[in-house]
Amino acid sequence: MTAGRRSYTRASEAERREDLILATLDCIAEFGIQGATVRQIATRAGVTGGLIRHYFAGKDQMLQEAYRKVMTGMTEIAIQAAAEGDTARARLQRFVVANVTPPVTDPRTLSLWAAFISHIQTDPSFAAIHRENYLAFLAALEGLLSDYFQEEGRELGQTECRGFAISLSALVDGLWLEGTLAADMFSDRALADHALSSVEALLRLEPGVLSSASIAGDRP
Amino acid sequence: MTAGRRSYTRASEAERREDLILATLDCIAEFGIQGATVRQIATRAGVTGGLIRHYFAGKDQMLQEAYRKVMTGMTEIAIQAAAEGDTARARLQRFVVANVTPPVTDPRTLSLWAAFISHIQTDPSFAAIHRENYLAFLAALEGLLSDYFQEEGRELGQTECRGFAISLSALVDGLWLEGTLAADMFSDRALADHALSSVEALLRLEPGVLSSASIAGDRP
DNA sequence: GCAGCAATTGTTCAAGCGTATAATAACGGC
DNA sequence: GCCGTTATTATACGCTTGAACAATTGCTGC
Repeated sequence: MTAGRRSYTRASEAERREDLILATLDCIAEFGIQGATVRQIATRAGVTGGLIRHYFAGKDQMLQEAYRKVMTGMTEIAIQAAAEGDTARARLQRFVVANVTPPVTDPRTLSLWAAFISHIQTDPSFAAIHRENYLAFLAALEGLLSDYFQEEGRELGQTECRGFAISLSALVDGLWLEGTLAADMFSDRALADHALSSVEALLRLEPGVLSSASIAGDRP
Repeated sequence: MTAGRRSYTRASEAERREDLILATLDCIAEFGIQGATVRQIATRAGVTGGLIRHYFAGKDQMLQEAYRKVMTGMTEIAIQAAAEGDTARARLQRFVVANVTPPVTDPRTLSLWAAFISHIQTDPSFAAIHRENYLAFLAALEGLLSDYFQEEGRELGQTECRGFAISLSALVDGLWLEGTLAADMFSDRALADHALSSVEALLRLEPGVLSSASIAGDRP
């Protein structure tokens, strides 16, 4: 006797792909990339394994799209946070803080990031996605820096600006990484303050220019 | 007919464990952590798969020991480079440079590092190894900083010293990461110079104190 | 030189992997 | 309200995995 085939509802292509990618990220975050198997992902998404091959060329392609989603997600949160600032100084400050504050500093996000990083050296597709995102991050930072220095009346060369962006990017990445890995060692606030005063130093600004609570409406 | 059993030589326990760990690292670096299977590792080490279970409780324990080896290796290279400096300033400078220069900035090392990082959130044993190493790195940096500031006649509080160590660690980690991932974007020399001038800024030193070629015998 | 022990091998096993394919349920057009 | 299309399920296949275990080899002490 056959148990019969279970009923299902059709979803739009966009929804289904989104669901599958989200399920992929859930599995990676929970079990590591080893545990992100076609069957686990399908179960999490509430479908059967075969469906994945209907929407993606294979498991690898799905992983790549998942990676892209994680990275653009992080960058966009910071860019959006920056956009809410009124002055160039506030925008730069908010950008830095957003990068070392939840929801960017999130163990789950870190798990996902790390899992994908380990593929970059092996798989050129992942390398391309990384590069793409790193350059976008640098470009965003360069824009913010350029605006800020202009606001302050200092004109900065493009080379100088990029140099600062690289340094700031490295610092922020490092603080994000260790701050998230060792969340018990740093409070959110302490990490943000630390980031801001370090950025001040890197840019050779006077202490307190970014880190004091002087930016209206920014710190409760 | 049976082909017979291949001949072998017995190795000391230390040698065999070392060989197996090195083979593990080879496999991870080459094929990613997915490719580091018991069989691959055994083949690489020139033994058969079953032997692994004779020296390690299982594959996971072997991976943990491999992780420990990679991390202590990196830290020790930097500490050793620092020790060769004559003054506290030279030691600090050498430490920073060593962390963003081969053999520390090595795609293979990065692969290994990333592969293990992605296990930290999943497996507490890996988290412990990470913590252990991060604290050791911070301690080394604090010692160098403390000595340097004393040499300069500036006395620094322990809190301040740790704060600087955290910032420098983040910066160096970030530069190491992106500099290795995007090796085509930065020359070794440019990365080291960038690191040094960033460290000067972070410590609010005068430009050139660390980065100029003034430290005898240090730069060819 | 041989006895005993430990290291190493070869083989097997169940589980789980990604992929392929045929059957079927759901939906849109008419 | 039926019909063609196709999204989805179910099942199967071929392979690889980590682990287990008995058989056998090499070494060491005597």
